[in-house]
Amino acid sequence: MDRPTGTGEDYLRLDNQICFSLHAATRAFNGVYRGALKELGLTYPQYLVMLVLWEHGELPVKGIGERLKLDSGTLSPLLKRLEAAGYVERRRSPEDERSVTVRVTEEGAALRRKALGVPRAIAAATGLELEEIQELRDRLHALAARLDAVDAGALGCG
Amino acid sequence: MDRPTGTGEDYLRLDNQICFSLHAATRAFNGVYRGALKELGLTYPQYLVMLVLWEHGELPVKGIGERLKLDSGTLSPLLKRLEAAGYVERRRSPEDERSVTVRVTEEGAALRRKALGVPRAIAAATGLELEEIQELRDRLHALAARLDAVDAGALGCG
DNA sequence: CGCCATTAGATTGTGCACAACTTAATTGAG
DNA sequence: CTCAATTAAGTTGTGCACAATCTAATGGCG
Repeated sequence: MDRPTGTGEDYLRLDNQICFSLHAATRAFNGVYRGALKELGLTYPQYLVMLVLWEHGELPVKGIGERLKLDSGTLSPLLKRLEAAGYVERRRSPEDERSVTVRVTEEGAALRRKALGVPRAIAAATGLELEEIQELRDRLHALAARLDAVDAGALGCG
Repeated sequence: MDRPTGTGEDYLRLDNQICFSLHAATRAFNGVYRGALKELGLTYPQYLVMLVLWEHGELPVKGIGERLKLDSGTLSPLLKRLEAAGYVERRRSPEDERSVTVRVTEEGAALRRKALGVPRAIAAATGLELEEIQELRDRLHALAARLDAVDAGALGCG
């Protein structure tokens, strides 16, 4: 192999690790959630949507998208599946016919009670103390914010 | 709203944050990589596959899957696309006709040289020092390992 | 040798992420 | 008021992740 130069090879190795670790951690989380959410009949992204809806009661599609950073191309079919499952209702807003309001149904509210046990199981699965989880969360949040800014703003230098 | 009990509500909020932060950070990374890899004609998962192939020269599909924790359902079509792009070759192993060996082509090797600049750009985009990146990577690695173990082993207590 | 369990890949089907485009409603400038 | 720009959802197409299933090759055992 070429001798590491400090300009390419070792950076490449390092980057490999951080991005792959993130990728792997996300998929590992997905796997654990998949098991925990199976009996609720939710996928992990559906669970995220239900979390914001449980918190806010009802939101326009756009509002859900802003909170989860997802666009209509992802949300429209996902919400249809949640509606088909009976957990949410969608209806055009009377004030603005362009907007669709998503509301938790009674069945969706009942699901919330069943979901209350999930987070504790997940937290236990991580094997981390609350403080560690919080710290990691804060770092990831800051990292995502930074990356989003760079992505949108086309790379400010340093 | 129900008063937080310490058993459900606040855990739920916390878990929301950690899992969502991870989710959001991964997608933010994907977005930045998407931009950086566009001129190479690679997606981010394709880039990961090329990284392990650049490192090992040639590997069976199974070997790639072990390193990236991906199964044939994901890798088969992805490798076909990489082959169609001319970056890899696939051929049945003569010793074991069940196995398919994936090898980097000359064009794939040339791509590597073009890819050398990518990691530095990504590292810069994170706005983190190398030490911070390493620490975060280690934590995520440990977290993923823990979650994978729990997932496979169906939840040991504690 | 003949047969079955195992193994490696490929295939199929579902769901998510995202880009690009379409449709319909709303807003705003002239 | 009229028409162009904007906005909110939805639709389409590509690619990844993963479960389930299938095919073909291998290996082990009687």
